[in-house]
Amino acid sequence: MLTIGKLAALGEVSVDTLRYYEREKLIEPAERSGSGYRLYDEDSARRIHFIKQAQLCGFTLAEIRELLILRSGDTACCGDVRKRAIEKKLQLEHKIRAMKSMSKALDHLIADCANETHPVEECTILAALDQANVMRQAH
Amino acid sequence: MLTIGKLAALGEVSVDTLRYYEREKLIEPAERSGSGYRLYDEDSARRIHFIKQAQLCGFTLAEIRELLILRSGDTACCGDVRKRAIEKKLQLEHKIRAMKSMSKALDHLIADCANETHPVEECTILAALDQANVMRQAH
DNA sequence: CTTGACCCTGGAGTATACTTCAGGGTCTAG
DNA sequence: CTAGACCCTGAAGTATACTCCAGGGTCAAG
Repeated sequence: MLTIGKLAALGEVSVDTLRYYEREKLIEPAERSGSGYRLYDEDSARRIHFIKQAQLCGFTLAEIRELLILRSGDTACCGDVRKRAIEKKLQLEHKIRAMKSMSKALDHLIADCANETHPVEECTILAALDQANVMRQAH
Repeated sequence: MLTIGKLAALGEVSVDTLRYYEREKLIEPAERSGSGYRLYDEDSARRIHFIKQAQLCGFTLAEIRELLILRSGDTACCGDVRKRAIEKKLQLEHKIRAMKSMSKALDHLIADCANETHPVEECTILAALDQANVMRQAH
């Protein structure tokens, strides 16, 4: 059995994070010691690893909570998980497209502004933000 | 002179947003009516347009506040603005790379999971999140 | 038996960009 | 002159994922 500090070290998260995850119903200690200390087993360590991996895939904690419920339930099938993964991928791609068009808009602004020593009144970047529709080719 | 409602309609933002921007020192009414109503001129409309364009480029309100100060100050030169634009582009590209690797990680998970009707115990997505390091090829 | 590391709880703070609310004045058309 | 649309302020709520704090108990080493 691991105390919260040991588990935190093992999972490379802070003890505050673990207590936060508990409030958020993502993990739970296997039991409590006589003095009220949280005691975890290795399953908790796996759970934390799972959470971190899912975060790296862009899932929010709320979504991860659902995945964890699916994982421990027996009514769900793999298709449910797959559906969530595909949906998340679509979300990610949407965000990536939006950010790419932001990046492209900045490219144009930066390229148009050749002379760095112009006073701000002549700054083409500011002028463009002022007058134009930066996202003309994006949305 | 425009009341806050007119300006909001013109700028396609809510009146609450305008009052929020005022608290955040992004806009200010040109004057107040006798009864305390905010009264704006067309410069305010241009300012709101500027804010929206900059947001579309990925700038935060705090950064936009700085751009607005640069714009109205006379000590800054175009290079200052350009520097911020380039920095923002780098930030965007960093985020895009991170999200692309998330997306790629999800691709692998989704591809590995062919059979949708497997029970969750056999779900390769969950197994992968559990055991593997999803970002092995990313970071 | 004391000291320092560790644990507990409940609550507040952080950043971002707003939205919503309560309670109350103002303006304009009919 | 009244109804309805509009305006005001200050404060609190929303979502996300934590972090930090105060005040206090527990545990192991020396």
